[in-house]
Amino acid sequence: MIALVDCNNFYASCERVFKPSIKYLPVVVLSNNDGCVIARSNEAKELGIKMGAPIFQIEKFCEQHQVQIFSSNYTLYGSLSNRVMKTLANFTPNIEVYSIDEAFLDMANWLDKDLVQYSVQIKKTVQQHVGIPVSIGVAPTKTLAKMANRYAKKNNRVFGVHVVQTANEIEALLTQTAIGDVWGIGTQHRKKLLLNGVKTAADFVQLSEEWVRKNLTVVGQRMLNELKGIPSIAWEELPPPKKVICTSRSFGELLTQKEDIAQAVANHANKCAVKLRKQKSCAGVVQVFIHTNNFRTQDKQYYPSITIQMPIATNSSSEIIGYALKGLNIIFKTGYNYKKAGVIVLDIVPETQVQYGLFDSVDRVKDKQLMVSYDKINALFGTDLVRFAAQGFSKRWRLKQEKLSPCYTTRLSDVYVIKR
DNA sequence: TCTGGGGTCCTAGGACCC
DNA sequence: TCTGGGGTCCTAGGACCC
Repeated sequence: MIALVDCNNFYASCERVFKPSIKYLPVVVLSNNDGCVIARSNEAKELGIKMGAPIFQIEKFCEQHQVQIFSSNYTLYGSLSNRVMKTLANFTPNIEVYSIDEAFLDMANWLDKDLVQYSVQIKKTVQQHVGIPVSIGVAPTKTLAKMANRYAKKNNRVFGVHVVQTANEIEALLTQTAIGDVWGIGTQHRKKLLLNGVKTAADFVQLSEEWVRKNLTVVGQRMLNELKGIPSIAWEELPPPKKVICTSRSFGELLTQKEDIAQAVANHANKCAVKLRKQKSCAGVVQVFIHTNNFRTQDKQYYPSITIQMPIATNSSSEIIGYALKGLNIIFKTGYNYKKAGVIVLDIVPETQVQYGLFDSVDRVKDKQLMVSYDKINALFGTDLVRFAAQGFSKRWRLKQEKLSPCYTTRLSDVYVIKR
């Protein structure tokens, strides 16, 4: 049996942990640049605020209904996520952290227990230790556990737990789940299935394997098995190293000058290098792209990108910044209003398997030492205290974050002071 | 004025090889 | 007149997820 533990309205719940005064008020969290709604408390959902709604369209409505609006604070959410996962890890040796707010727990060791009781205990412990409400679904496969979790969230808000074990329980769950709500069915597959009369998960499991294979590829075939109670999705305790790493952002304002965009690109390139070093990998290829804003129909549009093969795979910030800026130089054209820039690194290999070149002119030993020190210092201070010249200090490209909450758990000056 | 960011997996089709 | 067969690798694009 597998449990899926999912934090309820995670970002919105995080904002409440250190601000109990908004516990019963509707809360929404915005995407980067304060663009659109990406998380909502139950109260906000009940008001009819839609996922992805652009905030400028609903600002007035929010004011009327006392909706508490926050810029996204990933430092805070990441930190609280770690606390949740640590708490969960105390319950089972086998945990797969699936995303920032979800984890699968292997329940094989607890089959002699009452799984409902045990799940309620897990939920209470997370609430007590971290202050985040979770829902728990328990079932024989990951896909069914997801489904059970969804059911718990919807129908059992008090205990937030749903366990399906017997064939009858599974059957009942499948019957009550609309096809579009199955994990792995998006809008396109949903459309196709509805056209073929498949309305629920129960209808789906009646389909022939051939039909599913032909229309939904092997991915659909796996889903079919999972829904029938046959585990077909691998268990991954350690996240596999990333094959592609991307860092991109919209700018806080439209930019026209190459110098401003170059600073953004340098920052993104550095972030990619940091991510590479963190997973002990090197990349052989860098891509750079810039975008105009396609919502502005009055503007000329331009979406260039460039792929650069580096002579030797690397994770050095200075090298990757250098190549990224070279790329920008080639694709940048004046006369456009740019909205976004990004850097992607790919052809990723483990640090230990880099092919060195005969005519390499870079002092890699020295560079490596520099990067180690760089990472150490910035890890110590928890910010990017040390910076590369190309990153600059311009604020022009930076995010709009007008409603940012404090970093209660990661920045000393933001920690709560309790008066005695 | 204002519309997110970062990933994965799969397939089809072309290039290329023997 | 006739124009193989089997394979790999790579890329772009589609679909999905949180």
